[in-house]
Amino acid sequence: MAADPPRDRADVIQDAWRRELPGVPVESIGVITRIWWAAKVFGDERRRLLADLGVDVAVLDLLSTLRRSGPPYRMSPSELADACMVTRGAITQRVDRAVRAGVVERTTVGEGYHARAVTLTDEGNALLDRVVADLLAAEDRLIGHLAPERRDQLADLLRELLAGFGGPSLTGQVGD
Amino acid sequence: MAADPPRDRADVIQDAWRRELPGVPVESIGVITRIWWAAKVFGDERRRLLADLGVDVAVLDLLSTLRRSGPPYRMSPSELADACMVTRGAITQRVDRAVRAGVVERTTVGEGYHARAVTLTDEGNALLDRVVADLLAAEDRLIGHLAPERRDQLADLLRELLAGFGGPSLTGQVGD
DNA sequence: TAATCTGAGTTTAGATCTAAACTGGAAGGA
DNA sequence: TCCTTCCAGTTTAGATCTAAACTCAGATTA
Repeated sequence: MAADPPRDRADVIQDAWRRELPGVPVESIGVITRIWWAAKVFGDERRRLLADLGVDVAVLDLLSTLRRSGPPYRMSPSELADACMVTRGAITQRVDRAVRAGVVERTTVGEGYHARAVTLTDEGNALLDRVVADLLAAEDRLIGHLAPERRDQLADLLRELLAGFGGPSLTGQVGD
Repeated sequence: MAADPPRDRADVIQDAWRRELPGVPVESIGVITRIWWAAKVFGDERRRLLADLGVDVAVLDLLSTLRRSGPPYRMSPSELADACMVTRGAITQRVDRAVRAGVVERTTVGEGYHARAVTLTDEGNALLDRVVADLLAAEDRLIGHLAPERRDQLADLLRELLAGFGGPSLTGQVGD
């Protein structure tokens, strides 16, 4: 077995609640609080890096989602909302910004009112080519202190955790 | 060894980027994207539960931080900003709301301009007694599908992950 | 055909955050 | 003493989100 890891702030928070609210189960803090912290670190880091490159995180999320869908890099606003896990209203606003930036176009698929779609422009694709590789490399470095084996263990445990939520709410993501 | 877990959406995203950007390291997605998703699930769940109880998440974060500091449940705005990991400006606004709700008071420690502090009122303490136990119980259920041993493994890996960030930025948290 | 329903997308109001400007007392030096 | 610097806290402007209201075309039903 590995040596006991040094205690961290989450352990302190657990102890504080044990003291303030005796009898209440505090074990979830060890997982949930740490996940929040990690998410905040990743988010701050990504925002900082993209700000240096002059890119808006939310718009990059939109572009990435389109790109990952593969050619012809086109999705409806509703699909984007599901995949990005934000409301349709938020997608409307993101698309507005992205259109102003010239990285997507509002297009149609077939005929009629309900045929609206959003398509990546060549500039959008070029932006992704420029930015995503750097982003992934930076994030790889960010977790580089974890041995590959530990990283895999962590990924597997997180997959198990998420699978248990099972929600159809998890239809897509902010993810890369 | 355990059987291969079923592939999830993060695996799909990894594959999509492997296809769209060959040669770019995509392994970090397995950790980072899943942590974001989990954080979003926890955050949404907490917001929903607290909304039902008529409580503002950000203000509860403030109150919790004060409570965990132990008697006399008093901290300066700067300490709160560090502990809650938001800017001082955000703390000013949170305290404004909390004062309006009657759950904290602006007090002073000793004399002078720089002696400003924020203190939990009896109502604030009572609110925490009412709410936090329910919250922790709900969050315990939320990750209840993970066996205790797996949960400990996850907590340990997350501690290791966070320890590697090492930042003084991690002075406190949103946490419970 | 006409009225109504449905559902996607947009708009709007309001919440909350950050970053940067501002405020005002405290501390230090001439 | 007076001036300057410093620093905590507040204020403000702007960004982005959500929730709910709204819009509009297609589908359904009589």
